[in-house]
Amino acid sequence: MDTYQVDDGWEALGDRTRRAIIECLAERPRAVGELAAQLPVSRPAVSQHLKVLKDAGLVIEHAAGTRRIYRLNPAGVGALRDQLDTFWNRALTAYKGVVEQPVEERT
Amino acid sequence: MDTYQVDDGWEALGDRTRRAIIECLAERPRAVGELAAQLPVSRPAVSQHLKVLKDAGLVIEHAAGTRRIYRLNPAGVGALRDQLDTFWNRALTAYKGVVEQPVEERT
DNA sequence: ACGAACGGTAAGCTACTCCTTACCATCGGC
DNA sequence: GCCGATGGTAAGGAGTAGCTTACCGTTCGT
Repeated sequence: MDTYQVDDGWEALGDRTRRAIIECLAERPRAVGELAAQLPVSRPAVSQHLKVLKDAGLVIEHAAGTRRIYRLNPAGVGALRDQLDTFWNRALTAYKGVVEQPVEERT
Repeated sequence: MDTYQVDDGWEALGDRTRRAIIECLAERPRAVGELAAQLPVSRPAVSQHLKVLKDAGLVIEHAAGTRRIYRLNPAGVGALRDQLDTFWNRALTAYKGVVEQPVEERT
């Protein structure tokens, strides 16, 4: 159940519309049409994005009558979180070694 | 010191080559040529990717002789981590709610 | 001061991503 | 059995992202 390609997860989140979908689903599970109603793209576009997100393991869908309810998949999101956590910790470690000079954060 | 567009961060990580760069930099800071030597793309390509990563606030560079050393920027990576954390927590919460209550409630 | 190392930028091409419209399949209510 | 609602899929096109080669500026060593 972890077997998702984490890479796919990152690529899935690389798209702005898909991130918007993720944010919507973070609030609560929703049907496809409901998502499309709140996004600036057509319903088929949402369908396509949902397919990508599902393949990446970031969302789960289940049928409910004629509708399909999508919601976030904690496992998938958690996998990305863990990987980012690793980068973050290593960055902090490396940062410590160089702290002696006042880094100009931006530009 | 933050004020990075988090969206830019996600889009930056959406590319496979850039993620490879991030992974390299997570190990230790490196120069441009050094990165290019370990990647399947040319040095100019690496330069372009580094520019994107820098604009997104994910890496910091400083000159060292004729070389430019790049390293991860904990602040930028941390910002993404926080946002992903939020999604993750909400996903867990929503998951709980669904398990306890039938989903028919809200559409 | 000259040459070599290092790296950023310009220009151009290929390929892919994302969107739209049109169509079809499925489910539920009457 | 029909009809409306819902949503997945196909086909096609516009825009852009990423790579390469070529070129130029800067810095260090001698």
